[in-house]
Amino acid sequence: MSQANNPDDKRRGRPPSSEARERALRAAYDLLMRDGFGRLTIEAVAALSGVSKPTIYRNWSNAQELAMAALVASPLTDEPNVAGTGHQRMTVQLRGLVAVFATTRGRQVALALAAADPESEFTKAFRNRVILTSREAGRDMVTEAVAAGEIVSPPDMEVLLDMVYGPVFVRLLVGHCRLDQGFADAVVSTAFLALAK
Amino acid sequence: MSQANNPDDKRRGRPPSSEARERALRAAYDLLMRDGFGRLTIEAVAALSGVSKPTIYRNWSNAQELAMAALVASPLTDEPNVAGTGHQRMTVQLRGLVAVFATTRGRQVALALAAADPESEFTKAFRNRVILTSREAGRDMVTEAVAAGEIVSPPDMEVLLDMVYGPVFVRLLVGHCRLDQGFADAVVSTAFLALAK
DNA sequence: CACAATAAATTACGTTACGTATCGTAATGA
DNA sequence: TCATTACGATACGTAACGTAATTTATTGTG
Repeated sequence: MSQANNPDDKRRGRPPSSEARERALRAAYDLLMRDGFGRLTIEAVAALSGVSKPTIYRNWSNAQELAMAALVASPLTDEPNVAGTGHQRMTVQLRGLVAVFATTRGRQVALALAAADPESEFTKAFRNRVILTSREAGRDMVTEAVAAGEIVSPPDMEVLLDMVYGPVFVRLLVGHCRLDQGFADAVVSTAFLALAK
Repeated sequence: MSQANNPDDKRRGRPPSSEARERALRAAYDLLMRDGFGRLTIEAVAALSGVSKPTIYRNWSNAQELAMAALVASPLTDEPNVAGTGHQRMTVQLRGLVAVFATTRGRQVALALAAADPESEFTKAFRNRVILTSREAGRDMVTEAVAAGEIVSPPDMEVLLDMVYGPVFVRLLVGHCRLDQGFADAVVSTAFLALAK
């Protein structure tokens, strides 16, 4: 185990092994996909990755943080910037979001987000990365659609965004209704109904 | 420890003690309010209530079930049936819901719902009791408002309901924005905008 | 009034995972 | 070479899990 990590790091001793971190993240990710968020343990990650427990604890303070780190290691969505009206573009986006959250990974992301301490710095970073990315893209779409004269400005932008993205999260966690493409279409249609001129 | 439980129960031996159940539920509830859902342990409930672990396990198969049982022991909301337009009535309802979820208990309910296995029978019962009560009331309000000619019929009722009640849940869990009365007003206003004639 | 049946309390047990401490080894800069 | 830092291995004490064994309490039945 070795490797240069950050070449322009002038500190004294043995540098932290980025390889150890990556192996732990990979093992955590695999275990998350296999057993789910609730059963992810540091010991299992250590056993599977070959990274020692103390090293894992040096990098993440608990299993939740490790899980979140593993889940954001690769971007969750692509946020394709297609052309079209605001309505069309947001439909494409929400369909993509629904597709992602229909996967095992999406489900684990939602669970991690729901279970984590909302005040923790790690959770905030995770939230920004996972949720607010789509949310900000959605905000831009609405703003542009308003500028293009397609719709009127929403009475409360934050609330509107919650009304669009919140239901995805809720259906996933609560599981009372199906989460499919038709759902995505209906959400966006209803939202744009509210903003019709 | 004793008491008649179900007087018309003709089984042979010593009857299950409803008092033991109630003491356990009470202790679980108190611990939930004090320490939160994530830290509720069977051992702590046993210690606090004086009910033995085996007895607790006879009544609930794990801490999550016990937590859910403790949280639904008393009704979460009152669902006041006030007069007024659909818009007004739904605003009152959602304000009430926001107020409830702003309490410690409401927060723990949301956490329990998010963390529980969505397929478990216990979770389904909990969900029906907690979420679907408000949801059904909301459905009735919309239906009545349509009948009264206040609004048009929503393109997808289930989606509309998720767009109204989902954001409450999400703001509570994700914590990215405030959850207050103005929020409730804005959600209902936006929803009714979508249904304006 | 025994007696069978059921449930509760008590106690103990084996297991898992936690998070940390210690120690020897490996890798880097001074 | 030496100080420094991170790593792996190991071990530890703690917490909580869920279950089993035993005794005691409370009921209906013969």
